[in-house]
Amino acid sequence: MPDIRTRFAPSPTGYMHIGNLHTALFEWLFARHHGGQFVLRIEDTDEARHTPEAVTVIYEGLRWLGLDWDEGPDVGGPYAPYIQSERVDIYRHYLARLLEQGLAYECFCTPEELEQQREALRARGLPPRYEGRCRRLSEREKAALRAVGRPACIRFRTPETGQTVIRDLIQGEVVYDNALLGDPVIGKTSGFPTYHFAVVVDDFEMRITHVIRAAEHLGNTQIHLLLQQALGFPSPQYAHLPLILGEDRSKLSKRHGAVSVMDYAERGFLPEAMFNFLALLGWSPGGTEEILSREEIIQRFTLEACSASPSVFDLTKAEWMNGEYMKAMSGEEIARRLLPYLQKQGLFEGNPAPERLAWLARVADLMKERAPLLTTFTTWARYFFTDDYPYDEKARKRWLTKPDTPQTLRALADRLEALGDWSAQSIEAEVRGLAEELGVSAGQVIHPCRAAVTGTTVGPSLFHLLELLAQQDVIHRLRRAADQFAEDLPAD
RNA sequence: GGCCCCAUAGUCUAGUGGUUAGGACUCCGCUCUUUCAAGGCGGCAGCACGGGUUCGAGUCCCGUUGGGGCCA
Repeated sequence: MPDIRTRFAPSPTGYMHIGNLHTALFEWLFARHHGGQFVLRIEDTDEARHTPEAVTVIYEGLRWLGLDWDEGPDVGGPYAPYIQSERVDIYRHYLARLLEQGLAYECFCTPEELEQQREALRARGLPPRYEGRCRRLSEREKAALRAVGRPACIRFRTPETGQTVIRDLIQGEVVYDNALLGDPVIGKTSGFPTYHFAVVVDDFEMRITHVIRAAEHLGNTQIHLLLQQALGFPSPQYAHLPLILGEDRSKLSKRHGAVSVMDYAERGFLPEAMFNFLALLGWSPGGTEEILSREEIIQRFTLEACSASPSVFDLTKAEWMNGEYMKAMSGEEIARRLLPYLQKQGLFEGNPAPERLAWLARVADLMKERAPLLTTFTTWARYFFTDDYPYDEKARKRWLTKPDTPQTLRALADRLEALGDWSAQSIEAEVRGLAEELGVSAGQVIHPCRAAVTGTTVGPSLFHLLELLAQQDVIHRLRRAADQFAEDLPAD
């Protein structure tokens, strides 16, 4: 296929939905697989609410996932401008042409009249579509309406008979009856085009070869195909992607909670994991491997392997996959990604020295096996960065409130204080030495120690964990816990 | 309400007329270890239903049901 061109055409609503990003990913993958171009176009004809910030949010989401565009508002391109509100003259030109040819007409019906018409249809049990009252107004009637200052919108004169066949690359052949279609508005009274018109004109003007979009637009394609015929445009190929659903199986939307792309970034997802996860939603590489690199995905991606059925966004599995990427990543790399999260929580200084970064990489290496998200480091592994961490329920119950725990912790603090070589090996020797001295199993020292120093009963190897903490901090934590829980014990 | 789409375990999926229906997440069990929220091993669980077509149907056709989307 020569010169494949796809586009991502979001509305600047001020936030970017994970479902939109999924669509963008597939459009991008198809273009990259074929060595074609991926175009970014901002569709802001609906409202006058296009703000620079809203467009920035879109850039941010695409960049986070690593989807680069070849043409767009910021980078320009041969078919600029790429913001619809700046293309109004182009739409007016085509609108005038349809009007001239009688393929579109002015409609003077007021919103109230339209509502009445719809009501009347509904009352008769018919679908509420525009009946075509203004279809055949004479020049005199039109002049009279204009004279009284009635604003007119422009409607597309759709065929009253026949069928429109969509040959969709994913959904197959879908047939719509033209008789069931009302005449859609294509030009608003404000002079702006509607979504349907702008899309058709832009996809033609920008030489889009493959319109890949979410399945919610499948029904709209009938209008688009008909408009292309009326305008004499060739039709692009269509591929309607299955929708992404929430846990309740309805279209993923704001009310499902965190759905904006940056919410996931904030939650500590790695973009490469999200890329992989999203790619596997509605597309399958065929084999049984699921962890695939970006290059492999690009190379193996085809529309034929896309499913037609919608899929539920499973956050649990996304977290698992993210964990897999964490495990495979170097401590240095994780440390680099981690920094902003830690700094935001006030757990790490700005502009850290190289040795601090190296220390963070060691922490990352120790923790990454059991960290599904980057934010795991600011929650579960908080104790690496501050003395201010909570003792969880299990830690209190199983170890800290045991009668002999304060003594054990103090004894351990004393031994560790005297330790000259602060290494995992020496620490282990001291811990085991104390257990022997007390005549208990090593676990009887290890567990209370972990509970006191980390506040939890779980985590990485205790000795390696302690090694990464400062000697005086560990001693302080041991004594602090000993004091606190000695007081809590009933005196006898 | 009308039109359209979809249907393999709770979830993501493989499967293109003949398979003990495969993999992954989740969950459960066992195991290793100083702990598990980590590792290893194992397990539960699925072709929505009813008719056809066919020697044979998860796979093709029709209907039903269920879910979803669009239209206003």
